[in-house]
Amino acid sequence: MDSENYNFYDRIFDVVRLIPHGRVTSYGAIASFLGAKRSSRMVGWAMNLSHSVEPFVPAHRVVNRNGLLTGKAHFKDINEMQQLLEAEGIVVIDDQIQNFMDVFWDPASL
DNA sequence: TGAATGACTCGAT
DNA sequence: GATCGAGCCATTC
Repeated sequence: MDSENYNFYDRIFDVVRLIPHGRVTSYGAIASFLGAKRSSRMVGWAMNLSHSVEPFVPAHRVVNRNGLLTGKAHFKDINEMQQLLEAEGIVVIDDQIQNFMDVFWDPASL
């Protein structure tokens, strides 16, 4: 548990918080932005910890590169993730984000 | 200590 | 074009 690892998760949370309202991004995009595109799974692991992290981390804005709500099952309510996305103007049908390319936000785009 | 798992991604068939 | 398998990194049992 080196402090470097802590920074890695902290950066993930920071990037997720930087996601604009009504936008979403992918695990790979975050991992790639942090220089560890191969560690996309670690991003998902970090999201699992995000429930205990403050300030609140909009993990619902993080989906796989396919625009599929793969992480909804980890939310308190599986419908909560979709509901939060729809509340931001994102259309979600059958756990699939519609117009994913349109709402996709790349952290490197800053 | 070794092996298995996971909110993923890419490449090959 | 769709489906299957292997790879990667960190955490957990």
